[in-house]
Amino acid sequence: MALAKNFNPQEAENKWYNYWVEKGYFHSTPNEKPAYTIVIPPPNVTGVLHMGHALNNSVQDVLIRYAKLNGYNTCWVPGTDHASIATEAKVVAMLREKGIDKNTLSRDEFLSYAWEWKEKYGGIILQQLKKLGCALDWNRTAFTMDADYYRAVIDVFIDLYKKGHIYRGVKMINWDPKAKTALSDEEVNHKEVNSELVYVRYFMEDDSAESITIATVRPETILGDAAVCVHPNDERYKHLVGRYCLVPLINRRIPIIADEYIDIEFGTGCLKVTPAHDINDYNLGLKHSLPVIDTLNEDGTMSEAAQLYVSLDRFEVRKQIVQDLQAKGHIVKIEAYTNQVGFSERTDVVIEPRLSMQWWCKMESMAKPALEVVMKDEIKFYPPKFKNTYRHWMENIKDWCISRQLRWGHRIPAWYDEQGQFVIAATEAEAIEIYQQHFPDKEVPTTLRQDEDVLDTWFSSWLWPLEVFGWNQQKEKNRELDYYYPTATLVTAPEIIFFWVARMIMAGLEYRKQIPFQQVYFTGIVRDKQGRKMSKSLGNSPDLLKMIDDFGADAVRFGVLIASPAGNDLLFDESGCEQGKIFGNKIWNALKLLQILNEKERSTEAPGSEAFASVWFAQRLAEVRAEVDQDIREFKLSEALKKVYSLIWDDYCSWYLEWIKTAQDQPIQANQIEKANMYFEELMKLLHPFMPFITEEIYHQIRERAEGDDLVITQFSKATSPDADILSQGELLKRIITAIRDVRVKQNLKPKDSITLYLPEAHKQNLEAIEGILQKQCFAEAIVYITGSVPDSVSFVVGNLSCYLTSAREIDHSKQIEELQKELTYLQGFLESVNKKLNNEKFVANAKPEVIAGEEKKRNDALEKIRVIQESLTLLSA
RNA sequence: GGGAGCAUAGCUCAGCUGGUUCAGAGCAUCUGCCUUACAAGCAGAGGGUCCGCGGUUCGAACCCGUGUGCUCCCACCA
Repeated sequence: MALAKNFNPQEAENKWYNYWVEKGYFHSTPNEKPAYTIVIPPPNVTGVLHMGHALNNSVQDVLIRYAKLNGYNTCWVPGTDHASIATEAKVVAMLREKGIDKNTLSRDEFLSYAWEWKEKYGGIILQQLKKLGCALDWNRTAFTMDADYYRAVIDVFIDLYKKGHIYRGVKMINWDPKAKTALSDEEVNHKEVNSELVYVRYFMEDDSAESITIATVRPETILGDAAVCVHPNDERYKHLVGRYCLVPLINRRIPIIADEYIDIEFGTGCLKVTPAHDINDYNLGLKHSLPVIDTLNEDGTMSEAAQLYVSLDRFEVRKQIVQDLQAKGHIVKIEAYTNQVGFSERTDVVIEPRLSMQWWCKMESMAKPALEVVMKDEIKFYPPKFKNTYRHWMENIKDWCISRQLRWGHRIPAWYDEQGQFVIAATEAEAIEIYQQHFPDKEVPTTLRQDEDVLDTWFSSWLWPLEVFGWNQQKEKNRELDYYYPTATLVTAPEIIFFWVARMIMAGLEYRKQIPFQQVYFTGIVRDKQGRKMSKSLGNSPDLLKMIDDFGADAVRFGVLIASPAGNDLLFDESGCEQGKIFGNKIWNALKLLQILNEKERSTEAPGSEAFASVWFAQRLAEVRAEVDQDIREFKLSEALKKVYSLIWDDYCSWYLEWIKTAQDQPIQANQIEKANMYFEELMKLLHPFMPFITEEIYHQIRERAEGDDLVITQFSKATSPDADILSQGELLKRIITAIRDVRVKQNLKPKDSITLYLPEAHKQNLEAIEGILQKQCFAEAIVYITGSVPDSVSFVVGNLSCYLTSAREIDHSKQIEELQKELTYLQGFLESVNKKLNNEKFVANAKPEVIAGEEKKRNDALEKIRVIQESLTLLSA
């Protein structure tokens, strides 16, 4: 059957993926083999495949498939994260389009819309991962709000509450006025913004001729001021401390206090203190017992407490209050100023520090052991530099704000009575029971009101490696957990080291007394050609599905992986995919050639000296396999891929196949062609983790396969260690061929102009093995071993071999002389430097013996080469 | 403000415990080839004060110091 001119990725990819799944090749159950487990970092259920996913999941797929080739029982668990804020935002937007206001819906109504939405659109990303070829065990697909998972989260909350880790408290939190929810510190991004620093004069209460001037970038918060603060040592203001001034526009009376927190140098050295809207001010307020005047509503508009501008948006007020202050003569000056402002990671609106009652989780006691396992390398971080980052965070860890004012998520299992007394329980019935025990004097309520808030998404994700194996349902003798946990490798982005990685470690140690994974590989950040981070907001993230359509999934994987050095950022460029596609085509063409060779008549005669090709290639294969193994262990996937690429393109196609190829009408030696097939098969195994589809296709094209003989589940043949002598003979062969081709180009000899090749007699033993191939590849009429030099020839040096060739065509002596002269100059310089070293007493005294021996060998080789070149030059100029 | 990292060919990067057969690879460039697997190819070639400066050493791309430029993380200075 004639093969198609080119490989058709689309067709093959769909075919093979469905086939693999049908055969259940990705499904794992515990058995006697060692396990190699990865749990996917669950993408948001609302997510769409982007470059970050492509990188992250390609890497995981390589690891999984490679482990499978090495005989592991591999298990890669897929799933999605309910992503409360992101998903809720999408559902709210969807409702708005339908003309429905979230606030008019009951909780249950809203949730039913959300679930409906999730069922319809959620998990698109999982389908996209199939396109990419990911060998995920779909039978295990998990979701962080599955019933069992939900229960696990609630149980953990209850457990931590009982242990005293969880408490309720009023604190300054990051408030997202758009999502109307609290955010943890990690969900706030600080950006530099151009603002105005407004200098505002506050008049003294007792003497309107006196005033004090403060500087602020948030003039709208003036209405919530509780004090003005100066440094106790600031001579300028000493006389004002203890007196009162008036808040502009509303003339509320506030004290002037002193505190060492103040930076005398900054602004005017006076700080307006607004405890409700700034964390530092809040702390100052606590210290000085100042009232908290909350002038903001939860949507970012001004509250009644502000007295003015009520229900106007904060930014609108900022503009307007400056005008009003100006009109009343309160503005001293306005300066341009750049400062850091917090933005919501999810909604990208400016965060307001806001005081509110939230649920908190104490971190310190859990952080300690979690820090230790990383510092002791029980969990290994790649690259290790992230250990530092991790340590810094863990040593300065703060309590975790775990409540969110959302509906989509795990509802906090706190139950309140009319007076706001609460108990913690999974269900209302249990809550009532506990309530009775806690408050024996109180009347038994018939109903309790459950907390309206849900838990931070990460409060569920941190259980991921445990709960995907049914931890909460069966804590003891859980066969799955015992077998798959701890997982082997976590592949994730460095930006969620605190959100997720650290917390999974804590949860694993807290609930299983075991680390959740043995190693963590942090991939780089994907950037575009200009080095900008790929992001939705910049719109510089390419459309992956379109790329898969254009290039094929194998090519996209190639493009992503070839550009991802271990631990560095990845500068993504479509040209990598182009290269991958071309590579696929190259492999396809190699297959076509193999097919032609396979259809040839087979000779059973003993192979000639071209048999060296097979012997040599076996060594190269062994060599590269070892290197690739090492690279993959160290997550140097781009290096590994480059090596396989070169092994296939250069060693197999450009050298090996050319060496074993016979002329069109000539038969091929039976063993040789069988070996060529076998090597190709081995190459497909080696490449399979990177490019699974084309390799499977080729595997089946090489020969008819029995049922179930598929590349995806095959294993590597036994590794052998390469023979260094044969490898160096192969190198020599390549170098001589290249040198002769070079001579041909420089001497204007056509590739097929016949030549006679002269090689040094002294190396005959070494050269004889490669002589047959050499002759064929160089179109040499004859190979002659000589001891001296050859008149009227072109000489060239390969390593320490002096070679000559003659041709019926005329040799351009001037060019040859020029070449030799250049070589000679270099060698003389080289020799000089070697001699300098060897004549240096200190070098001889200090250097290792093998280094000295090496230098001596260099000297002798150089001397020999110089002798040969000079001899040739004499001959030529004669 | 604190911490981490990077700087090697036009571009993206390798260069392990310091030793000129280590200054490398892939793209890109140039030259010659429609050689019957592949022009998405084949063959060959050119290209680098290894960021500047100083030091350690017999010897530095590699170690130390310093300067410059870039990146990332953390951090509440109005």
